Amino acid sequence: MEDAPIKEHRPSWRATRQRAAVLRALREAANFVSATHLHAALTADGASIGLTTVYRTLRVLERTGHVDVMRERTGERLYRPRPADGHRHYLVCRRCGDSSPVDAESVERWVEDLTASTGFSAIEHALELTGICGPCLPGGKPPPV
Amino acid sequence: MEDAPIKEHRPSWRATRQRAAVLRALREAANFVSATHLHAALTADGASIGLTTVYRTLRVLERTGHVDVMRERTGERLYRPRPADGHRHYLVCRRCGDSSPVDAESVERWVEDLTASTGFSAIEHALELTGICGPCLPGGKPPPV
DNA sequence: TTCGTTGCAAAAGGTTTGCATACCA
DNA sequence: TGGTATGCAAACCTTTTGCAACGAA
Repeated sequence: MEDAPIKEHRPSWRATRQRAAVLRALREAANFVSATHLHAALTADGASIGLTTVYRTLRVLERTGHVDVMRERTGERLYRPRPADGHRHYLVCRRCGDSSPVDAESVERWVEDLTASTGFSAIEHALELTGICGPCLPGGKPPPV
Repeated sequence: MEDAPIKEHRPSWRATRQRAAVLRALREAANFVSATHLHAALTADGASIGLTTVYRTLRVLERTGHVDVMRERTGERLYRPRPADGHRHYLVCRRCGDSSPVDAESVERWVEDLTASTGFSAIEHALELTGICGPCLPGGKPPPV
């Protein structure tokens, strides 16, 4: 995120105050956040930006591969800046929302093999993992409050 | 689907004309279908049923594990009767919508191991696979019309 | 008779779009 | 200056809910 200059051909990326703000807020929120959440945070910080612009900016970032997208159970889209080394999967805590990247190398390989074994091509995958993290476990470490 | 009697304790399942119709339509549609689609098919078949009832029935079937749910890119929920042998993952063609179950045993095991290696518990996973199936491939078998 | 179920209309929620205005390059 | 980007309001879509009427057990 912080090192990948955003420059595309299709719709030219024009640097604006609003887009800079979205990028900053996205970077500050380490975890997955919703467009609404992002907009609220920006507004609270005194930034002047429309919700529409947040949505549009996130859509561009999604298309250009600068954010990973995950879906809430409700269908709400959640965004998280993508690490420089590319594609990742995350394990998200259903209690506190914390997310941590997981090493899904074996799954990636398994998906690649699918092309050969199924006759399907251009296979895309979405793997969403949720659980209860250690600190949030009732019997585990100190429970939240 | 055809062999698992639907009987739950929490809200008792009461057999009605509408629910029977949903189950029938769901069985007839081999692939993933949306609630709207299902409702349209039912209405076209002359069945009298409200869209609300379709949604409510599908929700019950989802809770009782009788259908698998997948999300469209748009966020729309798609339902498919679950095979008797339980949990499955599917590879769906982005062109024609056909879906075929895949053997994801290795992924299942990988997910199980996650509990030990991450400290997360009660891990749930959603794996969604899409691609272009053989018959739909431009250069492959006869393209669709 | 009882209580789960239905269906309509309306609400809810998140996301997108129309269009006039503002602004970067 | 020209073409993007912005922002408001309104449109869209899918899904849920309130509530009175219905019907299976």
